Amino acid sequence: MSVPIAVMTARGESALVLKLRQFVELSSEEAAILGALGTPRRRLPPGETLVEQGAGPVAAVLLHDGWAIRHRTLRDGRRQIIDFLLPGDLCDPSSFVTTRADFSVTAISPVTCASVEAQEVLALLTRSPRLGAMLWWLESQEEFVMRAHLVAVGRLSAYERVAYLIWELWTRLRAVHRAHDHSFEMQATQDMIADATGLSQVHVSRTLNRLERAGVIQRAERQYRILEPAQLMALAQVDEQRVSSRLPERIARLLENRHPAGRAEE
Amino acid sequence: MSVPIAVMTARGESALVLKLRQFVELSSEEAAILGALGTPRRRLPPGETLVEQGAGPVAAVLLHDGWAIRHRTLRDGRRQIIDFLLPGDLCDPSSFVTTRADFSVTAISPVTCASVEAQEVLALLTRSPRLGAMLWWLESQEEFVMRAHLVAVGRLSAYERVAYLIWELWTRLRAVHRAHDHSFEMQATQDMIADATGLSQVHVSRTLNRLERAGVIQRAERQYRILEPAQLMALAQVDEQRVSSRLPERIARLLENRHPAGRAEE
DNA sequence: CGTTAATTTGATGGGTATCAATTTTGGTGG
DNA sequence: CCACCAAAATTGATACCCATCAAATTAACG
Repeated sequence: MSVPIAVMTARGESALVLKLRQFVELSSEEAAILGALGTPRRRLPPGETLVEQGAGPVAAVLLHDGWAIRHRTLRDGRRQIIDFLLPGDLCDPSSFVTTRADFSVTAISPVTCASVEAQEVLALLTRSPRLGAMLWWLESQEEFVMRAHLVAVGRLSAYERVAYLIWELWTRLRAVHRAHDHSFEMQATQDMIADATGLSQVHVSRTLNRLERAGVIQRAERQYRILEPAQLMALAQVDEQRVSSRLPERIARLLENRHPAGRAEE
Repeated sequence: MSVPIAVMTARGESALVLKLRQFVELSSEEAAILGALGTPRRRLPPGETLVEQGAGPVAAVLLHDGWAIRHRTLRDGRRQIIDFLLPGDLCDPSSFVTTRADFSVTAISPVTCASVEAQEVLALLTRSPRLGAMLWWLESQEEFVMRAHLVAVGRLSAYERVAYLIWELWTRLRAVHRAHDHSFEMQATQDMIADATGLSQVHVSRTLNRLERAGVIQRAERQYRILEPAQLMALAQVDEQRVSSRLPERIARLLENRHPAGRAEE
């Protein structure tokens, strides 16, 4: 099985594959299968809706490149951004058990993305438990991020929350080679940062300026540069532990044994 | 295959089975397998830790009866409750891809619970895709709840947030027959409600009193009674849609076809 | 180079936190 | 069953973080 040309972006390897490699070794066959996931690709401009709150049934969204937000809007217009979707993110891999979305997904930069339908996910699951485990890992990463986000919104001060968000985005972008030199291109407006952190746009502006005056970060155009990673991490209240979230060897071995399928009866 | 005696609680059917039945029909064989999940059971008093933040590797926790909280504590003592675990909840079914927990789980009432180890989950997955889908559904429900929680903490006022939490607990308890007559037994102290909603305990007290004076709820001992469900829902900003989250027929049929296992090669 | 979106800055008010008692509740043992 | 004690909830006073309103300034984009 050869690797489809379309898998490669201008930047190199598929972001999904990059993301998964921090978790587990991929055989070239596995990389090929995962690289072929989410074709055909669509290119969409910022502002375009990928998933509409209330619509259904929904497919998972695989983001190859660009940024999107997953958000929910209340009747009176208040909005909460659930999370940012970055290259390599598979949004809601368990969408196949859902009848309608309780959130929207909107591109906030030009994106390359694709829908991953239920049968594609199920085919992967039955084909190889190891690939199935990778989808579960993607989902559990999504949850990990959401939990951290919830802690930030619920218990951190404005200053800490904004620091947290910058740290999170920076960390995730590095994993898919979208950050260089302690800096990355911020695609979110202050309005979006506000809706993600539960603050007002005005206060986000003040807070970013405060972080800059304190010498923690530096901004120019849309480039954010992290001057003091240690300080940022301390503010964000993160303990470095995500990096160590590799597939446990114990489990990897369990998954090797029963390669294509399991036993029928006990 | 006969149904193990231990599956039945004093209250009737296993809470997990009750919870799943709102989503999909269960054959008696499936109910038996799921009922046998999470044995042996342990009984633990309130305050006991089921999962320790930072420890690993971790097994999923199946709560048969009682309440627990999933929470994270910062170095300076601030705490955020991620969610409440109620009877029938399987906390972190994807724990088998994780090396260490980023949260703790603590009983807040006398509980009956069990650990579900990685191989148990994997065995279920390979045995029947349909049972696997149910685990995914449990996980996606967990995410659904967390998203709603995040929206509440990020964008609702204190008054609305507390209303939201009461509504959520009430709704989930009804699903597993732990609520009667528009009322339920609240196991969370105001301190916990505060840590779940991102408020202070003092303000939670004031807010509950305000809800009571407004005639929305009524409290006596630990019983919370919902006097105005419509008003509570409106405050909580929920659109009734979760009930409709049944396994789509389309998917159910896909899952029937490939019963015990899938094909090896395409 | 114009036009709109995004950001910055200032002034003011309000929703919650915090501090500090006091009262009530619930569990426990006599 | 009641007395006792610790935990939980209530109440009041004060302070402050952040929202809101309103303009002005800067950046982005065709």
